[in-house]
Amino acid sequence: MGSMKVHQLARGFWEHEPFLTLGFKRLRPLAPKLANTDHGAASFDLKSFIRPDSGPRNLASSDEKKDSPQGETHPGGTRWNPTQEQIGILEMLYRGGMRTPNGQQIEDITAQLSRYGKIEGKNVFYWFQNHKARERQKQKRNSLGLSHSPRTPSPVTIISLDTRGEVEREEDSPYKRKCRSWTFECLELEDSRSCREKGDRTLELFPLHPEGR
Amino acid sequence: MGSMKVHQLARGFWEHEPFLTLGFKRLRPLAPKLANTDHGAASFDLKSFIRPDSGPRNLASSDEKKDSPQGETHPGGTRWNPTQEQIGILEMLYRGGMRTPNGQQIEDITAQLSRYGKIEGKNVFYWFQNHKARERQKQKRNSLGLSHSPRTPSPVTIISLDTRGEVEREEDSPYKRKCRSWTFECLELEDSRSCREKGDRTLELFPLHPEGR
DNA sequence: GCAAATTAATGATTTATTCAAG
DNA sequence: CTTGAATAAATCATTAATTTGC
Repeated sequence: MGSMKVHQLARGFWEHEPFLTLGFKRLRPLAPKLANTDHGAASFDLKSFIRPDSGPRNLASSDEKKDSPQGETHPGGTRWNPTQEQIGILEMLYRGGMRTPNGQQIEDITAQLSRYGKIEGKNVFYWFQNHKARERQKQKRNSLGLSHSPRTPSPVTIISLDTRGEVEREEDSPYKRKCRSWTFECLELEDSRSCREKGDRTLELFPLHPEGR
Repeated sequence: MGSMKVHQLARGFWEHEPFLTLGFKRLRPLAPKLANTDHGAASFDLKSFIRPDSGPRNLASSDEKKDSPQGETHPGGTRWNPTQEQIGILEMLYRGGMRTPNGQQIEDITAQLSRYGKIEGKNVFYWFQNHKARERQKQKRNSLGLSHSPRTPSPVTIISLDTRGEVEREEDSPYKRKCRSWTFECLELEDSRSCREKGDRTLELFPLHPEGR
């Protein structure tokens, strides 16, 4: 095939458009780790991917940040907080054997779960990923110090479902090679989160009323 | 606040709709492993997703699909085959320092690269993932047995770009904890991919060009 | 009894591994 | 073999539980 990685690249690419116009700020002379202040690493000039609206993580002005946060619809800033109904359905599906739903399935599930609260496809995806991983991890942990009658954690007992009392090994066939196909949508981003990692954080003093859901 | 993980779960979930109508074929009375022929494990009604069997490296060119449309624009069955222009741009961005573009960036890049050939957001995403990982891997390999006249992979020398002669450590600050936010779109799915060696395929026949957007 | 401080869970990302197409 | 695609493992980050000090 004469692949030859020549990469001849006619220099005509950039004639088309400004494209992303990186700033090429050049990395600091020598920043081995300096993990802190990492926002410097992203010092591009990528046109306008950062909306003018997304201020530098400190929308202190006119804290219109929604006044009825919890309860129902996490107003676009927080992470998904599943309701019992959602959890219940997801767990049932999991117990039913679903381990890595494909795109269509995620879509359907999301559509249904959205009836009980705000949710996105990625939440469903992540949930299955995490749940599976953690079940496995838990199982492994049990296998190590197993002197413990398999308690059959039985997350919920939603429906009789007749689980036959025997825990269904779940048997996660490793690497099933699915063919999911999804696209990235990239909603908002930047900000709304705060990397509190180092002392850099912006003085976490938000009361955060944990009104029980 | 007596929460206590009760998982009360009102049982009114299913009154709403048929939902996914899982078959709930009920697990076999006792199917501990049966790793093989596991399509029993997935006895859902949810559109079969994958067949058992893991025909290992058989690669016996069984001429898969009749009309191999691998000509140029993978009509929707093959994997992305980047063009030189696309690779060039991506590599430049990479060299520029971009390591994990966020949603918006992926969107922009995809939009631009689509001028040179069919491409989706996930391709861009994967490219960066793979490229980063493999660069790192390559680097590590070199550091270990560096008596192996390095091929100087030097992917390309696209543009002078003035790299200051000094290789920019790349500085892959581990775990940068960005805040990407993307959603799954789940375009087409269900096969349309090869998944060869499977006869059961439901013979989906909706072309459904993914591109869109 | 509350509210801050601490811990436990778990949602969201990134990295490492693996499979498979060309 | 190279590399796109996909999954699993590791880890970060945030929210809910819980504990603790008034």
